[in-house]
Formats: sequence, C-alpha cells, structure tokens
Amino acid sequence: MSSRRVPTAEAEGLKLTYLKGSELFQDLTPEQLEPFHHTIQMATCRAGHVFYRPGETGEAMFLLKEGAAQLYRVSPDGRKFVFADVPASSIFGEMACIGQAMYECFAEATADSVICTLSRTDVQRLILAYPQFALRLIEVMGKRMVQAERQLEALAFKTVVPRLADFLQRECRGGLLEGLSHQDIGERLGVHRETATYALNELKAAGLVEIGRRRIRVIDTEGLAGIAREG
Amino acid sequence: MSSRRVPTAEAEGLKLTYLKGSELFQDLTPEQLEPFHHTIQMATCRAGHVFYRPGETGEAMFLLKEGAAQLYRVSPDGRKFVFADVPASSIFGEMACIGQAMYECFAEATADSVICTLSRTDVQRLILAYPQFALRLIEVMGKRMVQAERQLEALAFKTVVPRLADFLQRECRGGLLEGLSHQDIGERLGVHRETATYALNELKAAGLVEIGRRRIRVIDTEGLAGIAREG
DNA sequence: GCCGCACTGTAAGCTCCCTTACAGATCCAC
DNA sequence: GTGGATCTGTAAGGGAGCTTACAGTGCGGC
Repeated sequence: MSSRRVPTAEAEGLKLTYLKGSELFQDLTPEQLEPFHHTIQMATCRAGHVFYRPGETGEAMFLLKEGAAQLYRVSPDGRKFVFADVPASSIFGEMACIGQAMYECFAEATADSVICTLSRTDVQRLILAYPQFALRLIEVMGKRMVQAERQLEALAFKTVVPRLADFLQRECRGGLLEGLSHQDIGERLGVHRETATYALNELKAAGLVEIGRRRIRVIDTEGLAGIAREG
Repeated sequence: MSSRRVPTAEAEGLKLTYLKGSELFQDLTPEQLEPFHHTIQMATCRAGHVFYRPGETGEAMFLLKEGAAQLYRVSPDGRKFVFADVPASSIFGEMACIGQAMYECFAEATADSVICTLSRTDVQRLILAYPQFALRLIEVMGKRMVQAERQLEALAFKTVVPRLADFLQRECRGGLLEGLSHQDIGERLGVHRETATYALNELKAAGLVEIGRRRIRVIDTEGLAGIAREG
C-alpha cells in the first residue's frame, strides 16, 4: 500500500480499538490480540486511491475502519465492474489470505479511509491460535459467497430493470440513496451509463422512485420488490 | 436427504476412510475424527436425485465421496443455471454451515453417488476443536470465492463464444470433454441450448474443436485460450 | 430391426442492451 | 458570474442472444 502510515504512539492504541470494533475480532481479548497488533499496519488513504491491484501479494486481509471502498474488476477494454461495496467496519480480501489464487481485482477507497492491513501469516496464525476467529471468518466468507451467487443468478436471469430494482432495495437506507451517479450505478449493475439512466427512468415512469442529481428516493417499496422479483 | 442410508458395520469403517480421503480432513488423525464420525451420515443416491433444496436446514456440509453432482439455481420461469460442478472427493455447502443465510440453490447428483453429510454443529465443533480443519475450510472457500468472482466478470464482460472457450479450457481433461449435451453446456454458461450450439459451431468453424455427440475434442489449445481472453 | 426419444442443426423475428452522438443541466472553482 | 467539468436526458442504429419452430440424427430398448 503506498498510502501514509500512521505509526505514532497514540495511533497504536487506536489500532487496538479499531480491531476490537470489527465483528471479526469481537471474541478476542486485548491480551489475545497483543502479540499480533505490532505486525498489523494501519494507514490512511484519500478518496480515489487504489490501494490494491491484481497481483500484489504482500497484504492478505484488509479491515476498513473508517471511510468506504469498492472492489472491482476491469475488462480488457477498460470497462469497470464493481462487484462489492465495502462499508466501514468490515473486512475484505479474505479470499486470498490462505489459498494461492490471487485476488484479481482492484480495491479503491471511495472516501477518505483508515485501513488496517494483516499479512497472510498474521491471518494464518490468528486462525490457528483462536478458533473463534476462524469461525467468524468462515461466517463472513459464507455470507459473501451467498451474495456472489445471488449476483450471478441475477446477471444470468434478469434484465436491467429488475436488477436495478433489486440493487435499490439493497442499497437504500431509509428509502434514500445518495452519492451515486448513473455511471456508478451502471458499474454496479454491469451495464453502461445510458442503460442505467434508461432503467432509472423506467422505475420513475412506473411511479416507484423519484430521481434527483446523485439522489434516488424510493416511493413504493412494495412495487419495487415486485419488479425485483420478476425475471 | 431422502436417499438410502447405509448404516451397516463395514460401512462405518468405510466412512472413516472416506473422510480421510478428502483434502479437508487430511490433517486430522483417525483418533481426532473418532468422536465425530458417529454423527456423520453416509448415504447413496442415484443419478438425477435432488438431495438438497432451498430452505432445507438440517445438513450443513456435504462431502461427495463417489459420483458427481451439480449445484444450480432455477429462475422463476424455470430456467436452470448451473454455477458449480462438484467432482468426487470435494466438499460443498460450506457457505451455509455457519452463517444464517440459506443456501438458495439445488444440489443434484449427476451420477450415482456416495455422500457424507455433516450437520451444522458438527462443522462448528470441528472448527473449534481442530484449527487445521478451519484453515483447510477457509482455503477451499477462498478458491470458490475467486471462481465465483471470475464467473461474475465473465458474465458481465464476455459474450458467449469466449465464455464457452473459457469453459472448455477449464473442463477438458486431456483435450476431451464427454458426457455433456449442448443443453448442459448452455445451463453452465447461462444461455439457451440453441445459443450453446451456435457458439460450439463457431469454435468448430474456427478449427479449434471437433464436435461429436456429447463429446468435444479440443484441437487448438492455444487458439482456444486466445478466444477465451478476448472480450 | 424398428420405434421412440433425446440430441443436434438451422433459421427467422424480436428484444434488450450496446454504441455513438449530442445537448441541456447542475455544480464547482476561480 | 463565468467557464469548465461532471452529470443527466435522449435518440438512432446495430448486434447478440432469446424465442419459436421444425427437421434431421444417433442411441437405446424391445
């Protein structure tokens, strides 16, 4: 990671707090974490910074403590497909931490972020030392797996409009989704910007959503769910 | 599972052998497995039998010892999308074994099979008791995750012909793929049978493969790889 | 050997999304 | 407030794959 490290004294204390704040470490006591937290890096990076690229091998697992990030792949002709948004306090990158298969995606901070980094050996030692940690990790991976399969099914079976309806259902907080351009939404759905605009307007025409600049408000949750269900 | 159990004495011995044969259990001694293998079910089922359906909660993890199986989802209008073929000696179902999210897919034996079944609590106890087991499980899940993401990328970016080329590369053993109809291939690629036929004929016309009834022979591996790479 | 069935080949029309192109709208920086 | 940049709206043309329909072919069972 080419972003700035924060190796000051108070930051060391912060790091422990950060780790404890994650669901992954919730079963571990500070004493159990102690032998590890020296090797765990903490760094900040600004919005837009790509902190992981395909082929990098050093770090194995990231804990996004503050900010936001997204994981995406890029097609040969430069198209971007975002397959996961990472909210604060969640871990990612775990799929590469043990197996030899490399992570073939980019990770980019979409807001100024604070990120803890665990090495492959750190993760292995944690698993072997604390079964509770392994259990949590497997739980998290299982959830991701189910999500990935759901997304696969949606891409295989559904057209854009239902896929968009599904996406809005998942992402809206309080019936509101802000901060995403049509471009961003297209990259999440695997379609072009114009197609995203078209699909949004379909939902608007059906009276299910209101659309503002970088801002979508869901009016009819039930109706949206209906569209999401159909093929 | 509604298939026949095999609770005879000699079968009990076999079961231990079966478990040891899987990569997942390779680090465990027979003594370590002993307390578990009474609760582990072993069953046979015939080709075509669907032994797992969405919503079933009892079993958490399957070990396919002999035979073959496939995992698929079904669209509202009845289309089938096979997202994983399970070869003998591998485990599956692990994604649901801990988390609360249910497996939303069907599992069907595609050949007469012998399947060991572990309950959710069995798996949890194994993880907590034997960190080596957890490590292996995480390794396997990581590989599956990478596969799933690759498949997602392919669906989002590639048209049928490159996707088929990619599939043939992965599935061919010794340049030969037998036992799959065009229908089966279509279900793996997420397209209709006619489209699978069309894509196969494109590859044949390009001189990359020979096509027989339920039988595909790869002639030009390099050329196939080239097609697989392009968008 | 014959029949039925599953598998394969082919083709026309249609839909969805891509592609390209452009114009208006909104926001931000200076 | 002016200019540039980003975001959004719109529309025409084309291609990939779906849908439907049907014909030919090899295989297995009796």
